[in-house]
This record gives sequence, C-alpha cells and structure tokens, in this order.
Amino acid sequence: MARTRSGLGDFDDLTPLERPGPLRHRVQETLRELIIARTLAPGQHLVESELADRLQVSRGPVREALQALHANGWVDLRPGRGAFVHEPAGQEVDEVFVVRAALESEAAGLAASRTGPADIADLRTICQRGRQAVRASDETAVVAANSAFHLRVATLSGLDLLCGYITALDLRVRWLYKPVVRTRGMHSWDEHDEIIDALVAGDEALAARTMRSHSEQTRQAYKEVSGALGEAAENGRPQEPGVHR
Amino acid sequence: MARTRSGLGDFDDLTPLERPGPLRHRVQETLRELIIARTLAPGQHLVESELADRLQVSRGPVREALQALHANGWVDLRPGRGAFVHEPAGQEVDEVFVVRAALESEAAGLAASRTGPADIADLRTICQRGRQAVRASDETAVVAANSAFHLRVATLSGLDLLCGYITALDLRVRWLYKPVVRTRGMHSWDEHDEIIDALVAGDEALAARTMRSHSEQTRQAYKEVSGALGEAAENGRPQEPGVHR
DNA sequence: GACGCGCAAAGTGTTTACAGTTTACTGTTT
DNA sequence: AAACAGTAAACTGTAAACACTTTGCGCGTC
Repeated sequence: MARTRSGLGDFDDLTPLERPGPLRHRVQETLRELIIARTLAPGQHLVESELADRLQVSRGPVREALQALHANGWVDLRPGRGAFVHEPAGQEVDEVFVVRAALESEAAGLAASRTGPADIADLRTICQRGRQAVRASDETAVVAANSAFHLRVATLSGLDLLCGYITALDLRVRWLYKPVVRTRGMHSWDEHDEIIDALVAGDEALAARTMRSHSEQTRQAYKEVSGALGEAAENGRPQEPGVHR
Repeated sequence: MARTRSGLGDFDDLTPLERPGPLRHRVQETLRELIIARTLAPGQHLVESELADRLQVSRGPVREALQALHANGWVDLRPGRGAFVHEPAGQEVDEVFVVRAALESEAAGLAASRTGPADIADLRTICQRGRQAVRASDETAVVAANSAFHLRVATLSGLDLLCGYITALDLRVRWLYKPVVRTRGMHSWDEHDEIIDALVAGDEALAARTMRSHSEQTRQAYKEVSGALGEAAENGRPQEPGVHR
C-alpha cells in the first residue's frame, strides 16, 4: 500500500502544500458563519460594495459567493435590489425539522446494517463528549458534539448525497435553533444512546423510528420555547401553503 | 375577493409587465437545460469565454450562473481549472433515488390528510394525460406528466421546503434517467392511481408506503436497464462510501 | 397640508481589462 | 529515443469602470 514513485523513496508523508484557494470560497464561508452567528441579521441588506470593502476584495468574488449562498437558501436575491439575509418566515422552521427528520431517519435505517464496532465506539465517544459539555454548560461544545453525532450517523448510511443534504440542513437547524439551544440538555443525549443501541442491534426499522422520534422531540422543544419567546400568538391552523418559487 | 384600489376601478387583469430579468438567471436556466438534454455532456469542460461568446454576454453573468449550478450539483468547479459538467459516478444515481423516495413518501404521507376533491380531480387529469402520452409514445409528454404528478403531490404536502427539494431531485432524476426512459410505460401510471387512492382514503401511512414502493419500482427499472446498457459488470457490493466533500 | 414631479444619491447589473495559473508544445540534453 | 526545461497559448481569478435601476428627498403646485 506504500505510495512510492520512480526510485525516489517513500512519499507517504508528502501532503500537497496548502494554497489560498479562490476568494469566493472564503467569502462564502465567512458570510455563512456571520449569518449563523446572527452578526448578519435576517432581513438585513447585504450591500456588495460594503462587504467588498470590509473583506478587502472586489465585488466579483462577493457576488459569486452570494449566488452560491442564495442557491443554498441563506440569502434572498431580489433582482435590482440586491441580497438580503434570508428571513425564515412562518412555518419554515418547522419544515426544516420535518425534512431533516425524514432524511435522518432514512440515514439511520441504512446505517443499521453497516455499522461496525469501531463506528459504535466513535459514537459512544461523541456522546461522552456531549454529556460532559452539558454538565459544563459549554453551549458551543454541546452544539458541536450534537452536530458531530448526527453527521457521523449520516456518514454511516454510506450515501454521500444524503450526507450532504443532512449536513446542509444541520447548519440551517443550528441557525434557526440558536435562540433556543439551552433547554434540551441531557435528555437529548439519552435519545442518542437509544439510537446507538438500535444501530448495535442492527435493526433498521427501529433505528429509523428512534431517530425520527428524536428529531420530533427536538422539534417539539423548539416549538415550546419559540412559542414562549414569541408573543403568545397561537396560530391554530398552519398558514396556507402556496407553491415553492 | 376583488383586488381593487383607490377609486380607479378593477385591476384584476393588470399583471406586472414582463421584464427581461437578470442575465445570470437566463444563462443558468439555459445551461441547465443543455445539461439535462445532454447537449453538454458529463465531464465536458465549460469554458467561460466560449459560453459568453455563444450566449452573447460577458463572462460575469456566466460565472455567476456557474456558481449557482455548482451549488445545486449540476457542475463541478475545480479551482484554477474551471467548470465541468458534473459526472454522476458510481452509486450516485442510486442515491438520488433513495433520497427522492424518502422525501416523496414523506410528502405523500403529509398530503393524505390535506387533499381535497379538487386536488384529486387534478391528479386524475394528470394521470389521464400521462396514459394518453404513453399510448401515443410521446416521450416528452410522458416525462412532463410524470413530473407534474409528483410535483403536485409534493405541493399537497403544504411544505414549500420539501417541495423545493423534491423539484430539484426530480430534475436530477430526469437527467440521470434520460437514457432509460421508455421501459416503464403504463405500469408506472397504475402505481400513480394507487397513490391517488391512498390520498382519497386519507390514509397517511398507506400513502407514504405506496409512494415509497413506487419510487422503489422506478429505481429497480433503472437498475435493470442501466445494467443492461452498461457492461454486464455486476458489482456485488455497493462501492465504498467515503465522506461527502 | 397633501400630492405629484424631478433630481440626486446609493446600489446593482454588466462589461472590460489585467494578473496569475494551468497546459500543451517545442527544442534541447543526455 | 526518452526525459527535461523553457516557452507560449489558453483560461481562470480578480479588479476596476460604466450604465441602468431603485429609492429617498426636496421643491413646487393645487
């Protein structure tokens, strides 16, 4: 397995040297971070020239980054008026949870028949880190561990596409959920353990069901807290749908 | 319900006049169409200046369109080398079917409790159109009716986000599936009828199950035909996964 | 004082120009 | 003849400039 070439010896440690990479990537990631961190508030007008000035680049890369962010739902692009941080409206938060639940439970089901002992050990480690973070009230670490757990399960499905979608949705959840993280605490990690148990048992249906229920719990927690935060305006009926686009 | 204003009379027929809209949109859609039609072949190098010349625009809008297409998985962007039409590799086609199945069955389940008589009538009409197209061997019309049916069900879920994802995946399917459309014929429309029946019954679980099975059938059809088209290389084990990105 | 008109500032849409990288070719050396 | 270095063409990455649209403000009019 040693990757050697010509007669020049062993090159295994030789990693390609780092290169700056296109500006648009860094711009895109920077902006996404700022949006998630809510430094850039929903609805805020993202003026190209201002962003370009602050980031010390020209408008070109900024515009390209905005295109990509638009395609992923982080930014709304009103023709002739520019880019605005996307405003999650109405039932949208709920929708993210629903879609995520569907995809993650699918992933968990697929993972059940492919999970080895090493994978289980990884998952258990992540859970330990998560519990520790909860005890330490280290919010950032909790979020990180939670993301790591869900991403790890998604990866175990073996499907790159599914993994990509889930990762993207997880970022969205992290963004939307931010105002209300603290509430769920240790309970969430017990559910993670249940999921692991299902994976160990190799029971596809159970794994899928457990993951779905976990997602549903999280969604409920969100609903309660956000309901308490927002005015007590209880919309009895979910608002009229309408077609996407 | 009449939308009137001031004392100026009835404005219901007054639709905002059409405007050209940003070039990048039209470039993006044109390119996507060309990719789906396979005029632009997978792996093909998309040279910015050439596209710009042919479309009679400058490179700016072209680059922006390529960014958006990249974010949606139509185009690969190799830094320093440019844009290439995405090459579906290995199990990727299969993955699209899996994800689509998960999302569409979710949508069908949600639709079951929200479907009214008018919706049912619409769906039946679409099915009639589909059957007619199959009898007439009008491939384009078949594909159109099929897309319409699936999109309509997705819409009935009432979730815009879900709808958007499904629409995007449907385009992907249309692209990947293109080489092997003709085989499924009338059988597919019988399954569509079953789905409608489940919706009429208002049985969420049944609707979800039926839709999933329908998706699965389509996937199997794809596998058989593509297996027959490609060499008889029967990969026993689905190729090793690896992480997305 | 309310309304409408016109002007000016701000910002986006698009093009053009320039710098840096990649790639293929050509000639040279061993 | 094979391998290498050097070089030129092609193309991408980035910046800057120009044209047009939107938006807000001030002025005049009814």
